[in-house]
Amino acid sequence: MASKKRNSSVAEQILETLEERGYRSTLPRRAMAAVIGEQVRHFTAEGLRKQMPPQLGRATVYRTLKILVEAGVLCRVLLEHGDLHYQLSSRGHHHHLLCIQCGASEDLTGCDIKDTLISTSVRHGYELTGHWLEVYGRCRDCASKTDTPQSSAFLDSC
Amino acid sequence: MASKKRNSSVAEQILETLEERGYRSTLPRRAMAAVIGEQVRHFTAEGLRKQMPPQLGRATVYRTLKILVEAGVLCRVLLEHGDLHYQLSSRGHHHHLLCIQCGASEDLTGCDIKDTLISTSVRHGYELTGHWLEVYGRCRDCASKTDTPQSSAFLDSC
DNA sequence: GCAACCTTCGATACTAAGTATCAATAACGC
DNA sequence: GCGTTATTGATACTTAGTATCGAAGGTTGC
Repeated sequence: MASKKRNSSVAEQILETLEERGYRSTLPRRAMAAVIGEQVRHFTAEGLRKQMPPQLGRATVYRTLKILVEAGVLCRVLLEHGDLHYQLSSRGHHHHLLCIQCGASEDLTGCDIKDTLISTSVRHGYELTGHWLEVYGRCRDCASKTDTPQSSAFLDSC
Repeated sequence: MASKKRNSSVAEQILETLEERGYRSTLPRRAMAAVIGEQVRHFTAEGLRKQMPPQLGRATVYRTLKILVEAGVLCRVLLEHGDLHYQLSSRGHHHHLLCIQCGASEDLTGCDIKDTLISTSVRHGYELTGHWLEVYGRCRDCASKTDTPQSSAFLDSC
């Protein structure tokens, strides 16, 4: 989450961000902020809805998620097989390092591949405007729990 | 597409690949191979279906697309705002350079970011297993057609 | 060339993600 | 506390994709 707003919970930070942007603090939004604040992994829209009071409408969940993505509170992460999930976001441009086993994720806030991408684009005659990068792996915990795979396995991914 | 099979159309190459994998050559598959061979841009499942004879069932379109992705004939590309499309694929690991204006795309078959990703993963205690990268920009044609944007605009994306 | 087998098809129904519409309601600003 | 306006929840619709299942069609063996 943000760098300021140190002394408040994630839920409070979400609501503050919405208010800063001129959105009203409503009961459904407070409920969603609370539930989103509790998420430890990336989640889907439907998964979130199942954790919400049943009278909270489906449209409200999707609407609020959309607002939160636009506000930079949430971002969408692409899982290996093409599913898009949501998760709390580092603001600004960043990438994700996702554990394919437990679903843990870490934000990669430094973008090391910029120079490579610029030169690649130029080589193809393109003017670079953006990119999307997701990195998959096994986190330390998961890697140590399973039999060590052949150490060169990751080379296949390139 | 593949490196061999030089003297045949894309549609024929698709059917050959399916046969190599033990899939039968049926009328619906031949129809789909023909239409896919004509695509010049990435496409959606529904977009493809609208180009097929109406009696061809929806399930058949999705089933066949799935088979073709698994066979490496097609790959899925992630557009900037999270839509997943299909397109004819370079076999093996590759990335895409997509024009956000006209939808043109080029395959990036050399993966220049491997070393960077390995060291990033190691730094986070992860064992790298894969990654997904899409690069967006404006192709030469589109860039020359529109007013030249401030030359440093692309820097914002990193 | 035909029968039998097994794959594939098309219809249907269902889940999930997401958008659009609209009348009812609840925030907020004064 | 009241009016304005944003927001809600219901509903319906679109797109994407999977599951099921009886019917149809391709392939193989004789």
